[in-house]
Amino acid sequence: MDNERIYSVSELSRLAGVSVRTLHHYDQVGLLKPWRKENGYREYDRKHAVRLQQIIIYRDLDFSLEEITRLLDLDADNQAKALNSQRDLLWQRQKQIQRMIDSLEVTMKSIQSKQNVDIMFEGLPKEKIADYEKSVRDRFDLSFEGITEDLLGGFSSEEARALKEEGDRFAEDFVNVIHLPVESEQVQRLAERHHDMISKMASFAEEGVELDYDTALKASHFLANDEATQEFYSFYHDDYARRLGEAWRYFAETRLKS
Amino acid sequence: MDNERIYSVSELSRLAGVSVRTLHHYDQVGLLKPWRKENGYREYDRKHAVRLQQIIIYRDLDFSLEEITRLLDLDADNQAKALNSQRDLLWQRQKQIQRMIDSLEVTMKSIQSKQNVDIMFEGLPKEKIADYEKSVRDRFDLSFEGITEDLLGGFSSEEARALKEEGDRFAEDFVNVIHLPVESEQVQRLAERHHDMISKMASFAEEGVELDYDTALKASHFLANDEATQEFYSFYHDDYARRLGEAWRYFAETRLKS
DNA sequence: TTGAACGCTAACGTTACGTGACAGTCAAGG
DNA sequence: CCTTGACTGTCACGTAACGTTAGCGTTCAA
Repeated sequence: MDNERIYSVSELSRLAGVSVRTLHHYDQVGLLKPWRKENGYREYDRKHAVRLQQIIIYRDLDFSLEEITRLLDLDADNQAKALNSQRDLLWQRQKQIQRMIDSLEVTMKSIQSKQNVDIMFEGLPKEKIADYEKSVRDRFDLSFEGITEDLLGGFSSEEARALKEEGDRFAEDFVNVIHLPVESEQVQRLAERHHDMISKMASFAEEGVELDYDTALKASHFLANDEATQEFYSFYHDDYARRLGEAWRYFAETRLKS
Repeated sequence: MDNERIYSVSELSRLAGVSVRTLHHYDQVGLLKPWRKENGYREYDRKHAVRLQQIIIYRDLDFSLEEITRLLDLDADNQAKALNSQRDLLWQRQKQIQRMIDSLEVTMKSIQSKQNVDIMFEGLPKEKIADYEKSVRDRFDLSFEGITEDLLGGFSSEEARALKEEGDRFAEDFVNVIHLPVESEQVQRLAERHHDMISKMASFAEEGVELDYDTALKASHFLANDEATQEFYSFYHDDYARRLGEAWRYFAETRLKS
C-alpha cells in the first residue's frame, strides 16, 4: 500500500537519464529539492521523480530553469492544466519540425533538379545552353529554374540518366528520318513517341497535367523558329529543332485538336 | 542572370531569425565566414544564407557549433547526403516527441481517473472504500488502480459526474423495489438497466468488450457474498449488494446464457 | 580494515551567445 | 558643411546550465 519508493541521486539520475551533477544543480537553484538523510545524502521520492520528468520535458522544449520553476510552482495545484499545456507545446514543436522537414525537402528537390539538369545536358555544348535558357525564359516568361525544378526535381539521378538516354536514342532515330516529309508515317510515329516522352515527364511532375493542343502548338512554334533553340539542337543535326517543331505542329493539328 | 543577392549582417540576421551577435560569433569561430568590404563590413551571399539555414537546423537539434562545423565541412561536397541525414535526424526527433506525448497522455489519463474515482465515490463512506477495494483486489487479482484507470480514465469530470448521478438514481430506484422477489418484472427491468450501464462503461473503456454470462455470474456472486462489498453498499440499504447480486444472477441465467 | 563504490561541497571550466562600451561609416537633412 | 541617426566594427565582461576536477566523508562486502 505504502508505495514509497525512494531513490538516491545516482538511482534517480539513471532513471531519468540525467547526470548526478544536474540533480545537484536543480537542488542548488531550488528547482528540485530532495529530502536529506542525517548523513547529508539526498533522498528522492516518487513525487520528485514525477516533477523531474516534467522538468525534463520543459527543458527539452528550451525553457530556462527559471521559467520551469515558475511554471511548475504556478500549476502545482492544477496538474491537469499543466499537463495539457505541456502537450500543446509538444504539438507545436511537432508542427515546427514538420515545417523544417518540408522546407528541407524543397531544398533537396532543388538540388536534385540541378544535378539532373547537368545529367540531361551532359555532352551538349555548354555555351549554347545559356542562350537556349535565355530564349526559353524570354519567350515563356518563366524562370528556367522553376521549370526544371518542377519537371526534374522529382527524379532521382538514375531516372534522370534513363531519361537522358531515352532522349538521345530518340534524337538518333529522328535524325535518321529527318529528310522525310513531316506528314510521313515514320516521322509522325516519332512525333508521337516524343509527345509521349514529354507527357510522361510532365504528368510525373504534376498529377493530371495533360499536354494539350495549345501548349503543343506553342512549343512547336518555338522549336521551329527560335534561333537559340536551333543553335542548341544543331548538335544533333543542323535542322533538328526546326524539323522537330514542324513534326510537332503536324502532330498537334492532326491528333491533339479537340 | 547574376542572381547574387548580398546581405549585410542585419539583413541576414532578420532573414534567418538570428541575432547579429550570433553572426559575429559564427564568424569568430569560423563556422560562417562572410566576405569583407573595404570598410570592414561583413557581406553575405546566397551560399552563406544556405549554410546558415543548415547551421540553424543542426543547432535546433542540439549539436554543438564544433560538431556542426565538422558535419558541414565534411559533407560540403556531398550536399544531398547532408540534407538526407538532416531529414533523418528531424524524423527521429519527431518520433521522440511523439513518445513524450504518448507518455504524457498516459499520465493524464491516470490523473483523470483518480479524479473520477473521487467523483464516483463522493458521499460514500470513506473508510469502507479501502476495505471494498481490498476485497476487489483479492478476489479478482487485479489492481484497483488498473481497473479504475481503464474504466474511468477515458471520461472527463463532467461525464464522471453524470455517471455518478445515473448510478445514484439507479440505487434509489432499486431500493424502492428491493423487497420484491428477484424474478419480478420490476427488479429484472432494473437488473437490465444496471447491466446496460455497466456494459456502456466497459465498452467505452475498451472497444468491443461484452459483458458475457461468465463475467456477469462472477460479479453477481461477488456482490451477493463478499462482506466488504455488503458493508460498502449498506450505505444505500442493508441488503443492497446481496439483493443486487441475486438480481444479477437471475438476469444472467435467464438472459445472458448463450 | 580496507578498498571500491557512492555521496557531499566547493570551485573553476566550457559553450553559445547576451549585453554594454566605445568608435568608425554612411546617407539624408538642415 | 556639419550634424544626426541608423548601421557597423571590435573588445571585453556577464550568464545559464551544467561538466569536470579536487578533496574528503560514508557504506559495505570481502
